[in-house]
Amino acid sequence: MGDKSLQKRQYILETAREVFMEKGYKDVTMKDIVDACEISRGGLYLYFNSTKEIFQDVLKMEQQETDDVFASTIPKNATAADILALFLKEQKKELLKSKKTLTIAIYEFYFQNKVPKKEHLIRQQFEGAVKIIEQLIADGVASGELYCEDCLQTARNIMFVIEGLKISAQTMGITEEMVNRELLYIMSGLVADE
Amino acid sequence: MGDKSLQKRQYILETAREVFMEKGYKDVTMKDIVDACEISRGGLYLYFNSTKEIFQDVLKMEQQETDDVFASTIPKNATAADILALFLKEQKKELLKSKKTLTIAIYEFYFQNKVPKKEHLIRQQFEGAVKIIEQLIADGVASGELYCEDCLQTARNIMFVIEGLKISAQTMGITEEMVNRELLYIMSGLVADE
Amino acid sequence: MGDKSLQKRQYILETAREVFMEKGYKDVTMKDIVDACEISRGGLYLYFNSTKEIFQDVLKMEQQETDDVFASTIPKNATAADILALFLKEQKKELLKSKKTLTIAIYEFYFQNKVPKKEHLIRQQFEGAVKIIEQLIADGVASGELYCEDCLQTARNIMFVIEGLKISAQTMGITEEMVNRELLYIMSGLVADE
Amino acid sequence: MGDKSLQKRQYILETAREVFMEKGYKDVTMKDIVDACEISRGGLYLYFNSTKEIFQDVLKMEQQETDDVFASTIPKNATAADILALFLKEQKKELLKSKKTLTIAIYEFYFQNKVPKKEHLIRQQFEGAVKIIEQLIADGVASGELYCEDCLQTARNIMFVIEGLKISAQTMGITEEMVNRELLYIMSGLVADE
DNA sequence: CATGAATGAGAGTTCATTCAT
DNA sequence: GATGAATGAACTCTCATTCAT
Repeated sequence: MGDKSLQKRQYILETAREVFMEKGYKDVTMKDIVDACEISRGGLYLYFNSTKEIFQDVLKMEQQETDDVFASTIPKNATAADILALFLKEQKKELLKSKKTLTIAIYEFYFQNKVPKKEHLIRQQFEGAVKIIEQLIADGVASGELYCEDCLQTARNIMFVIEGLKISAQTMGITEEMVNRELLYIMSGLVADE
Repeated sequence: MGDKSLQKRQYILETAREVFMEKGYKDVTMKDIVDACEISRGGLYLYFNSTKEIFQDVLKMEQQETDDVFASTIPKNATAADILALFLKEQKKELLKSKKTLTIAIYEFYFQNKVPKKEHLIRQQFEGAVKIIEQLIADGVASGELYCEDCLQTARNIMFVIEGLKISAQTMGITEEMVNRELLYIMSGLVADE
Repeated sequence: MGDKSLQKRQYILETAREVFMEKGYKDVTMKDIVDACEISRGGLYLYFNSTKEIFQDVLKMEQQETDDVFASTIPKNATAADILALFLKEQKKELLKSKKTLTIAIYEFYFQNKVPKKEHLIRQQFEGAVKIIEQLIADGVASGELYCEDCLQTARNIMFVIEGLKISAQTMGITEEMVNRELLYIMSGLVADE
Repeated sequence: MGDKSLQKRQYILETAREVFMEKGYKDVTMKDIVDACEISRGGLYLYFNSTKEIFQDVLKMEQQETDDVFASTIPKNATAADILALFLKEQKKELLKSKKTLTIAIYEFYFQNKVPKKEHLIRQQFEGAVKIIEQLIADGVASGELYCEDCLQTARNIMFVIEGLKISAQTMGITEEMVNRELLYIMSGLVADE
């Protein structure tokens, strides 16, 4: 597959991504993607054999971008507590844009496909986030900004709350106020009180 | 609809429930239910017009039962902390039986169908649980068993953690140990320390 | 499947038979049969799941009819040699109608599907024919009409010649004269020459 | 078409031959041949426009080789009966290797394509074989080795038996014993008895 | 009420064939 | 000559939904 092909492959993935954001995972058909890409039926099959394959590649693409984006938004000289707050703010932003998101597609995908740990992007993302938070809290504690007895467990707890907010946003719906309250509650438990 | 009809309706709902536990919501076809019920295609349409309709009725049925079950397991003379622990234990049991559960079906249903608040069973269930927990904590605080500054917010937080665990169980998978850790963390924050 | 269904099933088989005679086995698609039967796509699938299934049932149907037909054409008081001649004449008739025949379809089917002996209709038909011929020759020898040293082997040989003629008819083409010559050659080897 | 082209053409034919032996004629697609040859789709079309064209050229190639091979295996000083036996033995070998053979492909091809006599390789091959056998028998009769009343008709008969065995091998399957019996039966009718 | 045959839309998939490079 | 991306037709198969009985 030459250079041009790679470009087209990329184009398909980006277009498909929009489709998955629109319709979730399970409802997306090869035809949906063909139509969105404005290519021929057979043309799509040159690059991918199923929506599953496409979605997995969309996820990979997605992950790389996400990593990059977050890293680039961290200002220099930020304290641990700053970064943590930044992280939570980022999560909040994600939580509230319920439409332009792959969240539902991702959930639907993993409902259907039980993936081994090593290839489990969502799990890896979750665990990665836990580690980062743990480290941030530890740094904050070291610098006296934060107070915490069990950094790892607290990090885990934060992530589960975020997961809970995320799924709730897609099922019952949540308001910005609700998110604020939760994040505040989390932070308030961490800030060294006097 | 006569007596017999009601019985058959009930039979269909119970059988369909099994199907939804098996296959989630989106993958279930009218044919699946017809086959499971061993009735005729047309027969099913006499009672329900779509899987959506069936699922909604399954949910209603489900909710009534759940309420009854929980109420019946509370022992007399139980303290607030006892009941709270019991509640969490019940949640844990639910979390860990990943297969015989409507969880995935429910999520898939609400991904697809944005339901107004009033009819939103999941939301109602969530909010009901928050209220119960809030009351329990309040009782616990009153009796000196527990310590808590903002009972309502704490109750909300607990429920979001549980939601986070629930969705994680269905996507990345969780172990009993993980659940234990989280629940312990929650309780430890509540128990009046010294 | 009720009475009516059986009738329709039969109708489909008879129509499909025509299609197989027209196009052989491999080229026939479910759509061809759907079109020939003037039923809906899905309608056909109510009765059969593949052309293979249909063809096998056509063959079964065919065989029953063939057996009946031959039996009914044997006149009373016929001598063994008469019946043998009749049999060969019957074969000749089959050989020469190259179009209105399932021959090609049958060959194509068995090229593709290696069937176990017990279900192998063609083999059974072949072996059945060998036995009948053997018996006829034996009777003929007993009555002094025919002469033959090894009835079984002669019967086999006759059947292989007929098979040879049959396939030749469908590949290179044969004339009536060629068939006559072969059958005459066979019979001349059998008639007791004073 | 230059020298190189001829070589490539030859390469394609030889590779395609393997494919036809593997899959018969009808099931072979241009893609199959492209894949087997490891050339580009367009590349194949530079040399051939259809599987039909390819197969016809494979057949031509095949025939030349076959002729050469048989001629080269005849020992000097062989008697007519010897050569005849050798010929039959050769046929037997062909009959029994059911897989590495173009037999099915050839049959399928001629089922589909009614070719005029002059270009009909199979017919020519059949008739050529008849002539050779006729001559051999005539020679054998002349030298007293064999006995036969109508050499031509006997030769034809032999060839039809072989055709019968050939098609039977591909449909119902035959054992070596069956072939031996038939060939023995043929020869025994020829050997001058007493 | 209940049945199940029938329809037709639509998804998946594969290839022959073309054509710009 | 050679490549391989692209197209679109054709097939298989599955269901939601209807309707005569």
